[in-house]
Amino acid sequence: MMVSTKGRYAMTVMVDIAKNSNGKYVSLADIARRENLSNKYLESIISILIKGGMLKSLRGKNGGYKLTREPKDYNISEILRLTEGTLASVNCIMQEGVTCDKAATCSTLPLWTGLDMVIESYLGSITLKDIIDGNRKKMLGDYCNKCSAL
Amino acid sequence: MMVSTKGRYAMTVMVDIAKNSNGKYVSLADIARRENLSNKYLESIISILIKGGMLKSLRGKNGGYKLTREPKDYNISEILRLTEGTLASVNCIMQEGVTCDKAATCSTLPLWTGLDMVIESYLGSITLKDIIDGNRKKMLGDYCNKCSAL
DNA sequence: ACAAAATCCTACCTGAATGGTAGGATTTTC
DNA sequence: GAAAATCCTACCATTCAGGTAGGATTTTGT
Ligand code: FES
Ligand code: FES
Repeated sequence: MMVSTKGRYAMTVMVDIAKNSNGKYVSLADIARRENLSNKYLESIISILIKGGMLKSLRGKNGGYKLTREPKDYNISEILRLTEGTLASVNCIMQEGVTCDKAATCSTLPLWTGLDMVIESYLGSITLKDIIDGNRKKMLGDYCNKCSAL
Repeated sequence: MMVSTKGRYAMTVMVDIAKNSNGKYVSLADIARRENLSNKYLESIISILIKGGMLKSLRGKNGGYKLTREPKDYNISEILRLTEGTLASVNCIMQEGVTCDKAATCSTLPLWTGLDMVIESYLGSITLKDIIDGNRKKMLGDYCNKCSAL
C-alpha cells in the first residue's frame, strides 16, 4: 500500500473542510462525525496539516480549522508528501535524492526513478479543487477504460 | 514506501538472471554473491517467482534458475504484483475491485483510481528487456527534466 | 467571573508487516 | 556416494500502521 490511512484521511479532511467551511472554522468533531472517522486519530493528522501550513486553526468556542489557501492552490502531491513523509516508491530514493550505495551501477534505478516521476507528475497536476468539483475527466482521464462503471 | 525490498530484490533477481543466464541455469549462490544480497532471503523471494511462473528451476549439481520467457515478454507490473501482492495505492482498492463501504459517496476515490491507472500504465509498459538494455528513454521518458544528471 | 467548547500536547498501546535467519530434507550430477 | 544445488517449514526481531487516553490550554457567550 502506497498511501496509508494517514494520507487518505488527510485528503478526506482537506476535502471536508473545503466543502463545509464557507469562510468559517470547521470543528474537529463535525469533521469526524460527517466522515465517520475517529476523533482522536483525526486530531493527530490535522496537527501535521497545520504544522505543514495546509490548515490554520482557531482555539476556543466556535473554533476549528480552515484552509490557508484557495482549493485550486493545493496540489495533491504536497498534501500527501507532508502526511506520508515521502512518496518515493523505493527506499533507495529519499526526499534528498538517491541514497543507495549501489546506485552507480544499479540497472533498476531508472525504473524506480521513472515511476516516481510518473506519480509526481500525476499527483502534482491534480488540485483540491479538482476533487471537490468531481473533475473525473482530469482524475481518470484518458487512462480510464471503464469510466462508465465507476 | 510502495515497493518493499521483496519487490525490489525480485526485480534485481530477474535482471541478474536475464543478464547472466545465456541459456543455462543460474545458481542462487551466484546471484546472491553478485548482487551482494542475503542468500536465504533471496531464496524465499525466488520461491514466489517460481510459484508465479516467472522462473523455472533445476535441482542438483549445475542446477539453478532460468527465465521461463524472453525478457521482452515480461512486464514489470506483473512481477511486482506477484511479489508485492498488490500495487493498489490505497486500501479501499483491492485486486478484485473497490471494497470500501464509503465508495459510493467518496469524492477522493476517483483520485486513487486515477493514480492506480497511471502506475499500472507505466509499469505495464516497461519490459524486463527495457531494463537490461538500459532503455532510459522509455523509463525516464519525457517526464525526465534532469536526465543528464542521472 | 465562569462554564462550555474547542484545540493542543505528551504518552501509550496492539497487531501486522517487513526483513530477515536457521536447519534440515530432497534431488541431481560427476 | 559425495558434493552441489534447490525445496520446505519454522522462527524471530524490529518497525510501523492505526489508533487510544488524559489532561492542559485557549477562547467565547452569558
Ligand atoms: S538497489 Fe538501490 S539503487 Fe538499485
Ligand atoms: S475512503 Fe474508501 S473509497 Fe474513499
